[in-house]
Amino acid sequence: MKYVNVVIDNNSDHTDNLYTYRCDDDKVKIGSKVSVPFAKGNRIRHAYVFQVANALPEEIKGIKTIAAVHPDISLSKEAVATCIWMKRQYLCRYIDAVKCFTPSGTSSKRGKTRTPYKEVVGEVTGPRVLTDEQENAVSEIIPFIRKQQHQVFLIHGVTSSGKTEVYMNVIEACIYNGKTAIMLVPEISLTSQTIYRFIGRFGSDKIAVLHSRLSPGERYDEWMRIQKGEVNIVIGARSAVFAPLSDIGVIVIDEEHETTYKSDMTPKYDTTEVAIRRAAKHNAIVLAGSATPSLVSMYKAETGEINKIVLNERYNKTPLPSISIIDMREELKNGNKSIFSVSLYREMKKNLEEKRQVILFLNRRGYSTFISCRSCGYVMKCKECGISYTYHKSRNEAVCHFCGSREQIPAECPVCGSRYLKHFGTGTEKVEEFTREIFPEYTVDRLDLDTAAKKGSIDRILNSFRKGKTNILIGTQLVAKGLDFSNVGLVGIVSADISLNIPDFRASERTFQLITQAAGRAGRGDYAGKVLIQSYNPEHYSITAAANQDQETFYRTESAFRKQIGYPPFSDLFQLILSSENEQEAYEKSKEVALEFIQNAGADEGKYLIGPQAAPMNKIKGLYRYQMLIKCFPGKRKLYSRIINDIKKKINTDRNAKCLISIDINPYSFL
DNA sequence: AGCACGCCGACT
DNA sequence: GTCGGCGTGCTC
Repeated sequence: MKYVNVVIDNNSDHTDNLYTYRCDDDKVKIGSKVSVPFAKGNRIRHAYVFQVANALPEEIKGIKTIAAVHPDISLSKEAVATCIWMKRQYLCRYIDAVKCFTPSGTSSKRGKTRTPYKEVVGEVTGPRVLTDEQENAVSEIIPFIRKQQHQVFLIHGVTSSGKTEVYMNVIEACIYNGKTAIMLVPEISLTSQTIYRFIGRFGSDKIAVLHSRLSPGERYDEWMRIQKGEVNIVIGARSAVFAPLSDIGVIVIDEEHETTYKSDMTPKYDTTEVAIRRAAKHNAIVLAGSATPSLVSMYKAETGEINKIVLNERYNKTPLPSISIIDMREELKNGNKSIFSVSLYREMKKNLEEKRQVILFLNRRGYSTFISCRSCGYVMKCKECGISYTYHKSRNEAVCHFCGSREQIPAECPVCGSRYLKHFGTGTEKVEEFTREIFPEYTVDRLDLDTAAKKGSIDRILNSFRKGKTNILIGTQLVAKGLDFSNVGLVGIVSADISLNIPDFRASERTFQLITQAAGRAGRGDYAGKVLIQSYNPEHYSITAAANQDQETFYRTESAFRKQIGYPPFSDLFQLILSSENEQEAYEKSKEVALEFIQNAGADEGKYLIGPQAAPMNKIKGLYRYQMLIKCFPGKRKLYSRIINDIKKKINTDRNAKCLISIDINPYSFL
């Protein structure tokens, strides 16, 4: 007779405990999926075994027996250990972590395997000859694979330095040594390009794909292929870090700095942290690559916690583009109120005439950023979220970029009745319209979330640009993401200020990264290319450092700033959001939480608590939100986690309060 | 969460 | 009398 502790698949904080059952099935082991009778009605529920014992330390009254063991799905011992770690690390429930490791779909009734990419034929290139730099990088990493010694490497390589080639060589070495690999990309839209290259190199039968946009069926089948050991490479977006591979040799995180690696849904995990945790358990390597690494990774490399490898040469020795900043305040003074500065217009004209392509980058979709009454100052806002609507001209609607709700635009101001309801500010749609007006003889295309919504349209837009059919491509950060174009003479950053003005301590970091990445699209053939940055804050260090291509100065300045205010990487930031239909309740409850934290952590810790205050996005889907931030300095994590977890459990299991608390540790968005 | 138990109001 | 309202307690 055995006894097992299980996690019940029940979506509640009340039942987020281990429950003990009797079991006489010998097949049961840590990680097994089982069915158990639960609660009063003894309804059968799914559960996952976290512990197995031959005897009980003390008697438990009313102990029940496991109803069934499911042999097809089980977690590895390492997965179970990682779930326990995730609960501690992200203050989620056990079951939230378990769900990351298990497929939601079921096996196909018709018995045929659903593959999401069967029609993909790989680009057959074979191994390229490595540059000396790439060769050195690979040979620095491979000994640790042979020794099976866990190490983390940050590959800091300029755009177009051939990081992917390094990844592929390391992965090849892993497979040669009988190990497996996970290749993570920041965005689902980029998986197809990676799959294409990897299938060409490694063949399709040993590769699986995992990301959240697969159908549950596809996901299930891919998951099964991986668990059965039929594949040795898994490619995917952040959720692929949970791939049920055994014998992991390397986990690659491409474009490591991308914010998509932080989950914004429960559990709010950080992909790089999970990757390092899993890799350590597998004695595996982590490769985190970027042209603009996150400050967190740069700091870890500096303190020696992780290794850093630098790639300075661009493949084919393409010269870096020349970058200049345009002070838009001067343009305004000189009477130019248009979107384009005089120099941007001139450069566009020159490049187009010389048959080179132009990319215009603006990190904001839609036509206008807000709709306002010129007579009384009324601004149209989303009724659910309270943020101003963006005007979308193509559908003549006001769209909320947070919750997606839409509204017709009234002919008259709902407050004062005047007919002067106008829209202001600039989005990609307006840039597109204006560009078509002043360059009617050239083809213009736009790539943003709106034009990319239809399946396959990203590939269509990018292909037509790559083939040279499009002369000018306007886009949001979608165009700045690691795409290779060879004939781009000019990259215009229409407004560098947008990312700078968001309420986030990472605003400078993101601005620097966006400009550097966008600039990296220019000059990829033999032509150096030019980058023009338009800004109303031309002296800001994130903009000047990006323009001077001076990463060193940027990281030093930003690091000093973060240290001074005690933000990551010098602390962990706990974000607590209390939401309720009743604004008063959300506010009072958050005051209570603040008080309770200080009571438990010690009065001295009060200075590390900011708020509570109305959250920047103070109303979402009808819920009022109050937030507080707690800076957690080294050595305090355990204490803070325990206190905040207790608070969370108390609030979220209180039926009388219609108030919920959500916790995000080191959040990537403060909206 | 989800379900049973339990104690008060208005119904054939 | 009893059907059903939802407050309360508990889940190995």
